[in-house]
Amino acid sequence: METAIEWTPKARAVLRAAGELFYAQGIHAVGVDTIAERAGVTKKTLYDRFGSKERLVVEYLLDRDQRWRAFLAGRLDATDDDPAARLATVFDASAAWAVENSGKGCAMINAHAEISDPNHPAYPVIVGQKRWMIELFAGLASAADVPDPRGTAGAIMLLHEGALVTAGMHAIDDAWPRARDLAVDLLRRAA
Amino acid sequence: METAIEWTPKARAVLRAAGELFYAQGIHAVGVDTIAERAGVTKKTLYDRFGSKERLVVEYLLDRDQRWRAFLAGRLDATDDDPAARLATVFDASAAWAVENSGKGCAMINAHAEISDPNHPAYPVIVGQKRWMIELFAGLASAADVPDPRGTAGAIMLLHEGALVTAGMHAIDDAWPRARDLAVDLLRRAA
DNA sequence: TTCAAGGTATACCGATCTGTATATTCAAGG
DNA sequence: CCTTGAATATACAGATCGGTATACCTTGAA
Repeated sequence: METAIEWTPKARAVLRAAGELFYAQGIHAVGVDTIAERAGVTKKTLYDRFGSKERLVVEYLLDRDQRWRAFLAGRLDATDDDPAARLATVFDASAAWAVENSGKGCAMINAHAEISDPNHPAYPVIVGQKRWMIELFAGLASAADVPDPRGTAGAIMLLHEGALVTAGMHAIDDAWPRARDLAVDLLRRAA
Repeated sequence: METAIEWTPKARAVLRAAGELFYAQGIHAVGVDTIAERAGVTKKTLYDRFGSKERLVVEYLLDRDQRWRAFLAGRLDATDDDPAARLATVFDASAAWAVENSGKGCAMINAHAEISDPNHPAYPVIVGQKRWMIELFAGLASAADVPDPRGTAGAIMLLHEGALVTAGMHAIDDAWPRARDLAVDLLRRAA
């Protein structure tokens, strides 16, 4: 976290525009001029708020990560304490989140495909979300009294990421419900 | 297949250079000048052989798809007829293919992240490989006398793509062996 | 021997890229 | 009232983008 960003209304408009464009077309494919134009803002304002495109990319991923976690938290709050039910809720939330974003797949995975340098400041954000998801699954596995929670979490993660990418590419039409049922089944059997 | 490409030695050098660069850094991040330079070729030669960068991208993906299928076929030829054993071979082949490509994940998935237009000529190549993989799994499921081969193939595909992406991001360290065991288990239990 | 083909070298085109400079407007706060 | 800051408009810089043009060289086959 180098220097904090002044979150003026225009800064928010820039982030929103950048988010839509980056997600829909890819990071390298979108120029700052296009972002500024869509946000109804001058390029100078964009650079006054974010300093560089790279920083804007990081903020885009941070924002998306945070919004996803809030979205998921809302769904989990409305679910009872049964670990299997909560696990099903996670997969259903991912499915709902995917359609809400017109199904271009996972923003983190897509960004990872475009960023080659592991020292890029966006890297920790990307792998951070994936690690956080594994921890979430591990917590559910622990609550279900599974012998090897981290191992079970890894298996569930495979199904989750698999659904993410196959649904994003429309390779499997019922990817999400299928992945959910398999994950719940896997959790039950591991207990 | 618009017009055929003259596969001169230099054309092959261009394709090899483009493949390495596209895979390592992403398609939009690599310019034609860089490709020509690495291939030891003038830009004119590149355009004489491929006509456009877009065409070069398509050829890159086609080549990768074909090399992967040949690689897998070689491994499957050395495996007996037991469907479970062949399924394990597929996952082991994917794991070996992944490390051989220094683990930047799946070229098709990565390309899909950068190509927004569904009318892009690379699209059929990308989804074609995924569809082909599902068909492969469905064939194995049929050979194992599974009641719902296509459903089982979808489930296996989830594990396969999940391993592809998590291993490519180094989110799960033993992704491939774990995915293989789960897939084999799934096939056995479905029979 | 001529001629076509694959290649090199080099220069250029217009567009777009990230990022900066300058000068101006407008609203809120001490 | 006057200053500060967030914004505007516009122009520009230097690099790189995909792609083309021109002239020349070399090699193998008719």
